[in-house]
Amino acid sequence: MSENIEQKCLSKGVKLTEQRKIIAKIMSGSSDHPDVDELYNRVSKIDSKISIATVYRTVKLFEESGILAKHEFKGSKARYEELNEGHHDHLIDVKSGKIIEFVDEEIEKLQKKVAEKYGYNLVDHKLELYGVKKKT
Amino acid sequence: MSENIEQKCLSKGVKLTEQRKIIAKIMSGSSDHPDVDELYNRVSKIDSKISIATVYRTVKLFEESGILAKHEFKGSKARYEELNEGHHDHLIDVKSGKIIEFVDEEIEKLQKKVAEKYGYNLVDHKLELYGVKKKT
DNA sequence: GTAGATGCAAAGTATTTGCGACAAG
DNA sequence: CTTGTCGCAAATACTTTGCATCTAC
Repeated sequence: MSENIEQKCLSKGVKLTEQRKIIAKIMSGSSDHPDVDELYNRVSKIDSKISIATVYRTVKLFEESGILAKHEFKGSKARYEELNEGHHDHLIDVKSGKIIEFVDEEIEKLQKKVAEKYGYNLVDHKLELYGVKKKT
Repeated sequence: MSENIEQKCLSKGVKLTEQRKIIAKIMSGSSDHPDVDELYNRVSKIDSKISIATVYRTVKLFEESGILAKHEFKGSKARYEELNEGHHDHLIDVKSGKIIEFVDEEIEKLQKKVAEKYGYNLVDHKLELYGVKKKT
């Protein structure tokens, strides 16, 4: 079982404020990669005094601490998700915006190989597939 | 030999103004994926009266016409490149911002396979590798 | 107690748009 | 001619920041 966000904050020395706890809880309970506005909406329902500036500051802090991942999918605002051990990539339904997470070890290996081929060590990568649902 | 941007405009019914010709020429001569500001700088040297609004309007129009590709690499502004037949992906040097274009048929095939696996037809995809140069 | 966090509103970026003048087809 | 484009400046969208106050540790 992996650490939750609050535990990660503690182990990384990130001060745990009331606002951060709320944001952490919302993100842990969201599997739909919300953008900042949406996150702010959800957070406001729990504490309406929280400001959007705090939400921006917090997602940035969490991202820099390796707690959240930021995604900038084609033509939309930045969206966030909780980061856990298992790395995965995204398949985006272009009609509905729905996101499917997937892992493909073979692609991962090939990416590394490509980087090596050009004399680079792969430090990060981004793979997004955009698709339309097949009629069955 | 593939069509140049001006020819593409004609065949797509895009009106060829003086400004668009200049922007087309600059993009054709740029292999470094400039952002709008940089493109505006280069364009201004040829015609200093051209406005940045026109540059924005033109890259958007060209993108929608399939003449240019827009890239939003991690944490930087949108950058553009001329679109030609050969599809390719990008390896970004995180230190210098330099971009290396590459093609890997095997990865392409696997991407399609992944989409199929989830019941989707792949309509687009984005693969970006971020690397640091290896010391030799 | 103190360093760091928050809320607010103001400032920054990047990009888009309304409008009257102008140019391409 | 007429429709679409241009330049300009104002508007928008998203994100960051200065500052006084407050809070976690």
